Amino acid sequence: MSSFKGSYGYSIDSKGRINIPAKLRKYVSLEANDTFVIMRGYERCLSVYPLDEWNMLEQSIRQLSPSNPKHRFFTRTLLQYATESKLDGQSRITIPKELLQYAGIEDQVLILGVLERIEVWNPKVHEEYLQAQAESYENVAQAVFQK
Amino acid sequence: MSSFKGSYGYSIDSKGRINIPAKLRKYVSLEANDTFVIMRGYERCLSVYPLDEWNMLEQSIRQLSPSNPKHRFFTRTLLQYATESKLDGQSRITIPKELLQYAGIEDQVLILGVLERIEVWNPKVHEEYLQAQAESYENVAQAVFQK
DNA sequence: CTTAAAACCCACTTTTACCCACCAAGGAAT
DNA sequence: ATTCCTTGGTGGGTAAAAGTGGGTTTTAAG
Repeated sequence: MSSFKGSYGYSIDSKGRINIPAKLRKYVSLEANDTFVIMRGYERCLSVYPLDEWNMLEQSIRQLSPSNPKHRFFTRTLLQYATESKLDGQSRITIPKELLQYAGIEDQVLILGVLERIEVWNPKVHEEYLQAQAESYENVAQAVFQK
Repeated sequence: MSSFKGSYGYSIDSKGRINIPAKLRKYVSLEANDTFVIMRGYERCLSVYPLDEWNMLEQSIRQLSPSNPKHRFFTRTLLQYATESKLDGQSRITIPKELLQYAGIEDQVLILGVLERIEVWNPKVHEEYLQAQAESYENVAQAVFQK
């Protein structure tokens, strides 16, 4: 099980390739076979799953009923923008243009480790996201994480 | 087991041939023998199954009771427009005119990978489909995919 | 026998993946 | 502290693969 953490400022080149930070790569299990699945995330970022983590997600999707219109809509929409990408010799993955467009990514990216997935943001979008939060981190923490 | 994903904008030529995207082809098992079964899908698109996946579907259909009128209707209608097609040298399948007409496909297609099947849409019809959804993707996701 | 449609083959263009090379940063040894 | 060496990040060229279009032969149908 992956355990990604940390944030990393990286660049993306003209071919749409981004490096996976070495510190995150360390946590990718061998079963992932250097392969990642990239998809739309919530809030205009991209979610990147190592293949083994993705497979668990896929299992849940397969449970859904094909004859249920809502389930169909969900499945199609989720899968529509999901792409597989394998690390190249330089430990980079290539991200399709549509996904870059969705996340508004141009030449710089912010990479976040979020336990089982990696998120890729346009740094500006991420900052706006933080500022758009009505409640403070401390308040939300109290509500969400009661112990 | 197939695991199709992603969306692809392709063209269809005057002979009714469409290319199967390489990224989807990778997931077609050898047992399928380069053969696909094309049929009417839900919501005015076409469903394309590799032969091995189709066989599993066929098994389920065989379970239905021939003495039940509803089952008969379902089985007949499903099979009526199902066609087999084998890849040509350029990894394309030929789609019968009736099916193209059903899906309203002219010269451009949107190909979706949906795990065990491949869907072929007229891009415009697909867009209308998305816009016709009453609920947003995020809401449906939350409802369907609770964790 | 004629004609149309399907299967097959060939050729061109674009995109992708693979390879190589460079630069910067960090750590180790002198 | 200085130098060397390794690891990590970035950029670009090239060969191979993928996508597209069209012509020709074969088969089947009228």
